[in-house]
Amino acid sequence: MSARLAEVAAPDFDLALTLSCGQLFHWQRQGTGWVGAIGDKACYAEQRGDALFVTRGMEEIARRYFALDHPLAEIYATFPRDPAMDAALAACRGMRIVRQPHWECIASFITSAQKAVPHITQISHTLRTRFGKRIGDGPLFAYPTPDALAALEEDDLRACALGYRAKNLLRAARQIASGEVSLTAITKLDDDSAHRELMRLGGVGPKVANCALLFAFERLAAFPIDVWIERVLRQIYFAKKRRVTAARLRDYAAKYFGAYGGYAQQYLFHHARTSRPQKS
DNA sequence: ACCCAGGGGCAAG
DNA sequence: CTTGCCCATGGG
Repeated sequence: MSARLAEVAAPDFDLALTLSCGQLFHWQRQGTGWVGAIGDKACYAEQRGDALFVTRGMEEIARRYFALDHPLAEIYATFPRDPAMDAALAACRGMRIVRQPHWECIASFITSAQKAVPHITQISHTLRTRFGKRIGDGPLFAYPTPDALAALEEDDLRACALGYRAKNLLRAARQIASGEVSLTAITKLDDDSAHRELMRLGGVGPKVANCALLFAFERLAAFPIDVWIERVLRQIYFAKKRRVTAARLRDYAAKYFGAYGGYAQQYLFHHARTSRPQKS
């Protein structure tokens, strides 16, 4: 096995945490490591201390995908110092915001609406195996392209347990396949314009647009607010206020967490979900 | 601005 | 086994 692996320096990195914190839905444990598709390439990855061992030939691709160039120490230094943030950092040190392929990320989060991680994982797997391109002769499939999905009918997607999300995913795929929305153009827009443009896609509202900005478009200030992070914000930062509007939460988060707000959000999010028994 | 439908997995009964 | 719960988006 080792002969087929190459070493990549990976200080300040926690592979398992990065793969399991709710930003990716298709990596699977295999032996002492993980297997998954990075775009249309298969990758095995295994962490041993400060080193990451990946499928030979995938070193550069993995380094970029796992964002091993993000300056974690510098990012942590921008985090606000308060008990909630300190606890989240202590629990999630080494978690990185990865660089996902644009469409794969957008589509995954369209299908994630009102869903728990296991089901999102199931949907991703079904869509890949039915409509994605098989990678080599192995068990992995790339995420289906906008063109592949655009050619389907809504019932084909409903058959993958998407429910009402089928219509949204189909619409988004067709908007991109037709050129009505250009993901390449979005990469060149400022954060607010990119957010607005993403929201033109079916099934993409403020939260999903922010997930895409953060996990795929390298906008590390993007701060997705879902019910979990909203609970954290309300309970910890707005404990005394009874009624707080969504706009107020959003503006507060943008100011309070700053340029790397997306990192802060993901740490608070994962910590909230894993440290409490359930709910709150 | 508020209200609620909606699909399927899963926890609770 | 059956019922109730979960929740982002979009349309009323």
